[in-house]
Amino acid sequence: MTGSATVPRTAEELRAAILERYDTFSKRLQQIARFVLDHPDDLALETLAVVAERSGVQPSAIVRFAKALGYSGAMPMQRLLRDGLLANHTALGYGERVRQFNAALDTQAGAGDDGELLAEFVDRDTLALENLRQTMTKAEVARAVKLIDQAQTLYIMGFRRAFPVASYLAYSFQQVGKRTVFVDGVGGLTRQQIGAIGESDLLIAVSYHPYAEETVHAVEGAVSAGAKVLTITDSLVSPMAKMAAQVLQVRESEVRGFRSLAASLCLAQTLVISLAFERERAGARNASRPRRRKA
Amino acid sequence: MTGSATVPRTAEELRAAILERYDTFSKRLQQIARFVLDHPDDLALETLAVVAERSGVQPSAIVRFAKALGYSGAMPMQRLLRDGLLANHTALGYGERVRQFNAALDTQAGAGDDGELLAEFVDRDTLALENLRQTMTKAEVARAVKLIDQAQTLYIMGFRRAFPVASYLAYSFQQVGKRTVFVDGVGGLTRQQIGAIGESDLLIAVSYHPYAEETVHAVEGAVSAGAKVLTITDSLVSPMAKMAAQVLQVRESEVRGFRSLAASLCLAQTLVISLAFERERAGARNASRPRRRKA
DNA sequence: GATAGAATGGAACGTATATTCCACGTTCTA
DNA sequence: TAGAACGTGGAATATACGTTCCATTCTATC
Repeated sequence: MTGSATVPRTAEELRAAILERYDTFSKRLQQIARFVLDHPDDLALETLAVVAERSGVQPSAIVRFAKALGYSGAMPMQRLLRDGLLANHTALGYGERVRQFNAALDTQAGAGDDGELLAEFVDRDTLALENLRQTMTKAEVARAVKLIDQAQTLYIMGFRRAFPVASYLAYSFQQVGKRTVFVDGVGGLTRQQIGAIGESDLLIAVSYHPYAEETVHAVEGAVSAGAKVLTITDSLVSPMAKMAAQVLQVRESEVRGFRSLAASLCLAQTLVISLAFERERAGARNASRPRRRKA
Repeated sequence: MTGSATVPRTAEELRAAILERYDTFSKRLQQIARFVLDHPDDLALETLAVVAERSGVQPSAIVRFAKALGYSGAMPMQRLLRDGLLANHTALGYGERVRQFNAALDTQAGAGDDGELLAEFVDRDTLALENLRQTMTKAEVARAVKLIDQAQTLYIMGFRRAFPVASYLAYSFQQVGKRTVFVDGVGGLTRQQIGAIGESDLLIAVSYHPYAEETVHAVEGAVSAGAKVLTITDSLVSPMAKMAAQVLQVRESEVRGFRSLAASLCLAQTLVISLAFERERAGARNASRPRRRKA
């Protein structure tokens, strides 16, 4: 059953072999191949049953996968990955000292070197996320979710820097079955897109300083049409804040003039999934279809 | 059974507990204690039988040792060390901590998710960011920035879930003065938007599983037109990976089918600002206007 | 030096795990 | 469209593992 003359003997060889033979695999085998490439640690450390459940396949399929690569079973492949893991770990330092090494690494971030730029952004975004956790209360999130849930139709808008957040919200809310209109302003049709908003609808407006004119006007229009407004913004005194039924304030990290969106997207994700849970809990209607875990 | 009131809950606590109680142990137990302190990785990764053989004791003695420390058996202690091992090697700890997170989420699924959801997403995204720092090398970023810098015109595309990332990239690159075309697919004009791509141009394609057809086709078209392709994706075997001049792999956190974008956006931000620095360093031309460094 | 108590080694046990096997479903081919 | 080859899911099986138990050995105390 060995499909190849040579069996991979190191973690790197295994990786290369999978990439090389990926196209010849069946659909399910490709699924496993992706999981192995993307989460090698899981396969190395967890039991087959856990790996199977996590990757959404049967344990037997994993054994088949290993055999397709020339091993006698799944276990030799696991051992390979495990050994590689240990080798990497010990290469970094001796057991206990690795922790100190990491601690030292954490403290030195912040210097202006170009090579460490990624590390710096990671730190900043991490801080922004931590700040979000501390400042955003459960009550605020719960209230926002309630507003969203009660809305007949959801209108979402956000331009310029806020556009990625708005598009993420629009896409995700549609995914969970919420009736959503994405006001993207294509063709200068912003007014028309939002024109039909009514009393039972909700506008989610995402906007950061300097606040886009179109968004401010749209909020005004929505309020005068009797609709409620939920604002995700960076300041409680932003032009939208006074008109909004609720303001979710997000403080993003800023590095040399460029602001991140990590905290905003984390909040957006929370809103979407909280809504999905809320609906699920409310008693699974036919209309709503929150994602279920695979059986 | 439990020799002490408190049972060590982390690798560090375990280490401290062993040191503290070392003198009270019997000869054989001291032998095991030394082995655990000197070779924690072995105990974490190997089976009990292997550890026993390697340390020159009986498996039952190791179980006794664990019980002397207050555990119900050797396995809980092993898990502790394994978790600690992974925590040091954060790129690996990602998988394990996600597992714990999933376990916690499963136990309270349906009812207990009152409002801690935000905190959990913060954790998730923080982990994803940390993982990004560990796995993405400077060389990879530098090479990507070089590709971007050398491109005459930048084409950026990404649909569905990747759309927020693509729109962020497009917006930001335009902000730093890079000639950029955002292939947004409005009006079904994807082909036309990307039709003019040439040999000296670069296409940045953002795509996650399941990969949007339009993006795959666009990458094919770009390659056959002689353009280079930079892919930001979640798997090295994604349809675009083979055709791309470079692949930047990003592992995002995932909850019940909903993936975050925190890591992707952090990477995107890094690329943009790295480009700005690169240009600034190259000798501030008139055309380019990168943001100034902080005062 | 004798005896009580603890500690130890190794076999026996139950459990959890990887693997195998087969009926069923799916996808090409004639 | 019918048939065959292949792929797949899940139960059945064999194996390996952690744990327990008890006879024996060691150690401390009188």
